[in-house]
Amino acid sequence: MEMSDKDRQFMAQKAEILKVISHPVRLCIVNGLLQSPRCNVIKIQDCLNLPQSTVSQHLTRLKSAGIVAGERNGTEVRYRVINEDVVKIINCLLADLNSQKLKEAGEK
Amino acid sequence: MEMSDKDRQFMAQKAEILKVISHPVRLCIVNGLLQSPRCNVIKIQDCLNLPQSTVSQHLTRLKSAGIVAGERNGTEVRYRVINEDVVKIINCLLADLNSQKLKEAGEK
DNA sequence: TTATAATATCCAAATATACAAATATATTGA
DNA sequence: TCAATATATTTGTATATTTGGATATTATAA
Repeated sequence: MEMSDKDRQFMAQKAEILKVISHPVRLCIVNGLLQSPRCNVIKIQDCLNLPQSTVSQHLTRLKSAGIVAGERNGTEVRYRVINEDVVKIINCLLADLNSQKLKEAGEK
Repeated sequence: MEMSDKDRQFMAQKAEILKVISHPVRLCIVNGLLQSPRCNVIKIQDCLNLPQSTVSQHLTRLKSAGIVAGERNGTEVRYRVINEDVVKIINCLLADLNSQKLKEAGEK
């Protein structure tokens, strides 16, 4: 049984979302934004220790895929995750990591 | 707050899994294997309508990432999904598509 | 042993991606 | 208006990925 064009297109869209979050830096950005929403770019840079242009380019990629959205506040732009599929994926993929981090933070 | 090397490594591993399933053909293969387990390569080829070498190479990629495993049965090899993260991701990403397909099948 | 079927591997060409330095833009405050 | 800050875009280079034809391998059956 062949796949329909519609199904193929649906799969291609979902694959595109996966592709965009499948880069280590972008995965970190998205997870970071879910843990502490409305970060600005500088905070993200500090966290990842990467050149500004590199971070900005990854954010642009995430933005144009409809995964994050930015909101200007004066000179800074704060980002947040706006894609529900991505929220779900991060939750099941990184649940262990994040709950462990929470526990560690509580112990201090 | 900087990330630890261990966290970075963890993220890189998860990102790698995402990258491998983020190709439309590979996403179709994995979803197909979850819907009808133990397909052989020919069935997958027919379903996707692609040259044999292309399908085989995608399967190799999935295999070496630990996402699927193949079992020989005579001349044919049957594949199945062996990665739990991937099962979870497909379930939340493609739940709509698959449940709709089930409904359609029931109506015929 | 030979023919056939199913699958895997090799290869080259086309295409896409990642990176960071340099530069541009936008916003605010002096 | 000018300087400073935060962010975005451009650009060149290096690297990785995808593709499918050709070829190799593996297993079975005659």
